Amino acid sequence: MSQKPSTEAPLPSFEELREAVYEIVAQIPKGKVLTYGAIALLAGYPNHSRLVGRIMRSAPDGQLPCHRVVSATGRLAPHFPTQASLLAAEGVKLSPSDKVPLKTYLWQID
DNA sequence: GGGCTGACGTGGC
DNA sequence: CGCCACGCCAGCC
Repeated sequence: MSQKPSTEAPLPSFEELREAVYEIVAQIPKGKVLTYGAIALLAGYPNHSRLVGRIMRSAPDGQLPCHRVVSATGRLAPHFPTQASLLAAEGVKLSPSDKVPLKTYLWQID
């Protein structure tokens, strides 16, 4: 009782989100990319793209293809100069403005 | 405990 | 197409 019947969604803890993000990012096919917002949504955290970004910043690079994660505008992550190289190695060509053409490389789940 | 920061997203100009 | 303002939330000083 006393449980207010509000529309609050039972969002998992930040730790749960971290694991969910790792799972999702690890499933991104080579040559494709995903946006922070999309990952947050798939993880069950709508509109929490920033949290995903914070997690990626602390994410273990080398085991996780974090270079396949870009912003909704196709912008690459700051302080991550090797991201462009890693993407290029997978066949992802950037726009003249250093942005990823999501129209072509965004991972669309079949 | 309070305020600023930041691997974001969207809308407006 | 680019820049700015607002909303969002956890982490850091």
